[in-house]
Amino acid sequence: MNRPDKFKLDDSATNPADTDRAQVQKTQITFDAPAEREKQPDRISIREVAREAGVSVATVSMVMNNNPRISRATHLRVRKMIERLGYQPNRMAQSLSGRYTQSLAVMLPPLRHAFADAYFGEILSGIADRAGKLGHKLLLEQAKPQFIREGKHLELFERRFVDGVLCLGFNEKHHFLQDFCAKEFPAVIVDNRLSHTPCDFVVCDYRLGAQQAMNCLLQLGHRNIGLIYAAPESCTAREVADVYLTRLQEADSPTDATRRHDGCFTDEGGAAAAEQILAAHPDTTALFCGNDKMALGALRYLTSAGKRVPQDVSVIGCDDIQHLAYVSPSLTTIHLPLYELGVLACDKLIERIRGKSEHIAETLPTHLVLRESTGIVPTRSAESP
Amino acid sequence: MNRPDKFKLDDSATNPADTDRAQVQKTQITFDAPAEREKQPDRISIREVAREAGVSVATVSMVMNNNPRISRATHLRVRKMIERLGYQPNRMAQSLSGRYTQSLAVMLPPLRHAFADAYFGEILSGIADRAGKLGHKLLLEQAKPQFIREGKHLELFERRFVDGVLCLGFNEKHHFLQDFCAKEFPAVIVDNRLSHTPCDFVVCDYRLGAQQAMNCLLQLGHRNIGLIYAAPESCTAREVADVYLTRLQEADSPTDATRRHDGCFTDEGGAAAAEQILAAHPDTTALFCGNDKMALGALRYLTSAGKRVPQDVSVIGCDDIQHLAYVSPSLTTIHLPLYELGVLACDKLIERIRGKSEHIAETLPTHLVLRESTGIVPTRSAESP
DNA sequence: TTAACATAGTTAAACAGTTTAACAAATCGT
DNA sequence: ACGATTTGTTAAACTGTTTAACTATGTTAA
Repeated sequence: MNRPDKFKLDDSATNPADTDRAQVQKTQITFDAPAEREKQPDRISIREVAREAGVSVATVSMVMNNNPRISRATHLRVRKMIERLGYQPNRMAQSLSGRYTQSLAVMLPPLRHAFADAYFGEILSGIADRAGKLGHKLLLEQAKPQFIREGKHLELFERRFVDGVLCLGFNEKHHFLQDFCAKEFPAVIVDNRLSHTPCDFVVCDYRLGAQQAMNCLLQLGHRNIGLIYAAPESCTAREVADVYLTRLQEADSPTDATRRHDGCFTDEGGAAAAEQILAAHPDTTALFCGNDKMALGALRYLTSAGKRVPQDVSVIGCDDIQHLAYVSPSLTTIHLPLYELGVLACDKLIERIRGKSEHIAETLPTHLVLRESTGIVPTRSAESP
Repeated sequence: MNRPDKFKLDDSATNPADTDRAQVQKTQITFDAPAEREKQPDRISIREVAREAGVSVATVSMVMNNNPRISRATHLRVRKMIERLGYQPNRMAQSLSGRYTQSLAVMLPPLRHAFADAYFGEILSGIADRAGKLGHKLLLEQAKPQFIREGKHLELFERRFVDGVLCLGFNEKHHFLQDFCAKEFPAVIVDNRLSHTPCDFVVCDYRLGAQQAMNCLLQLGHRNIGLIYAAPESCTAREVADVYLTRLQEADSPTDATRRHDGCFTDEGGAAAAEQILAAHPDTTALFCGNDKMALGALRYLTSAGKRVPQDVSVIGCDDIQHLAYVSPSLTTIHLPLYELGVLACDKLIERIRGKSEHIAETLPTHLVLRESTGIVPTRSAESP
């Protein structure tokens, strides 16, 4: 059948006027272009194979699935025919019949450049590799406000698009995450954790990462350390801030609130935050940044403000984005195992889908990558030019 | 049914030993954990709706699809029941029964950081927005060698995973593109064109872009212009090189082969290429780079080599990657309408899927974005310090 | 010898929709 | 008042695969 705008109808169905117009169109088309069902003779189904091999469709199905109920002889005979006809099972039919769709959704936040982000990209690489290896397809979704408002994130399960979803770049503020939890749909939050909901998650050890960063700076003699954070509502950001404050207190160092600033995870935000912190506290000798992009921004601001890195101010980032190893000065940073996190998230999600019921809560360790943007604290004499 | 490693079997079926071991496992599991089919009472189907509304399933289906054969009264009554029961059609059943899956695949090249690339990200944004609006889901695939070797790109169609595929970042060298063409599977090559195969494509007007870049440089007085290109086998790269050479010849300017160099689309490649060109031709006053990443690399090399940009050497890029507006000096570049290209590719692909048969060959115009990395050619006196 | 048991395969009923031929009822023209 | 047309609805036949239940055939064990 020729039904050219059927799915368009579905989309605009909320608007009655639209619907009516479309209905008229459809009627006309039905009259103008009479049904011309083109049989695709090339697409062969399990029935063809069964007929040609002289067995029942059930037997062919069992051969496809290596069911031991089928004798070696029959198995081979049917396999040969499958080969010859080039038969490949229709995945839609398999999914309809079976319990699983063998696909997962990846949800990204509604940022303008979510698909071009090195952080997401690295996690996604891990997910894609693993999912591919385990025979799962990947659906890409962006959690735009309208998408959530219309409940499309739940539709993903309710209409059986996917078996599970991986959520990247979300935090407590994103209430839709709880919907998955409430309906017991398999979902894993990647690189964050929700404090009041028992959602499944895999996360980098941000507490450890912050310790490593602070260790590094304190050992180099820094005491006046600024913090450029982002998404303060998220658990991981709170942990970083917590470690930052604790370590400063232990070192009898200043912890004024004006020494920390939100950098919104962006380059420009990082630059602006650095400016604010340096303006309020010219004695700052080191900046600890919540991600590499903000660190890059800070670096840019410092350079443009005539401060030398690391001679005047040290900068340490977090993420270990590939190409920041090559900027000048190259960035000291906390390496997050993002690829591995993606792999792990995928593994755990699939386990959960297959029926494992334990709560997923995995943490992966970070490590320090020492490069050029950090150095020993400037001596007091050199401090006032 | 509990069939935990069924799909694992599928994967490893090529290895007989593996298969045997798995068969044993499967048998054991079947015995150990007897079938425990949990009925999901919440999931309601079209049949429930029909029963509750006192009509046939056909009527409900027709209501869902706004078929005008159904009277206003029945339509409303059934809609109400659909609403009340929260019925949502199972997409797998729809796809099996209908002609379309309402999903598209996006194929990316097998680069390590394909998912984190600003160029792909921008196109992908356009695709995702458009596909979402038209009710299509997006499958993400990476064209790894093994993937192609196993024919998984054709499986995408043959097993009815998707209705069409969008190919990003490929060129003539990627022979699998022709497979789509040969089998008449709907596929659109995005931002490139194949010279000897009538594959569908949408592309930026690289010839125009190159004209704009060369105009800019020539008007600023530059005559000794280097070219950093990439993927010389691709049509678009050849067009750029062609325009570059033609314009230089018209201006009686040097066109030595050593004034152009492959930068592999990467930051580091761009830096290395710049170094090569400057070494061979210290008189070079401008570099035209095939993309922004290579331009950034060139910028970095020039700065590190003590050349000032744009006072000593001008640099012009191509792509107009967002955050390069903020580097210092900010990058003059050719803006490619990548988002719009994604939208267009999606539109055209869906038209093709719905039966339109004209060859797809669309070109979108580019424009110059003048920023700080280009300037007037240095005077001869200043040329030799 | 017969009941009990594997083995290897078949049948038919799911899965959840869409499509269409057929039919009944209402409207219309003569 | 009767046949023709229009309108609304339905039953049945698809889509392609899986699987529970069943059958036929040969082996053993009592």
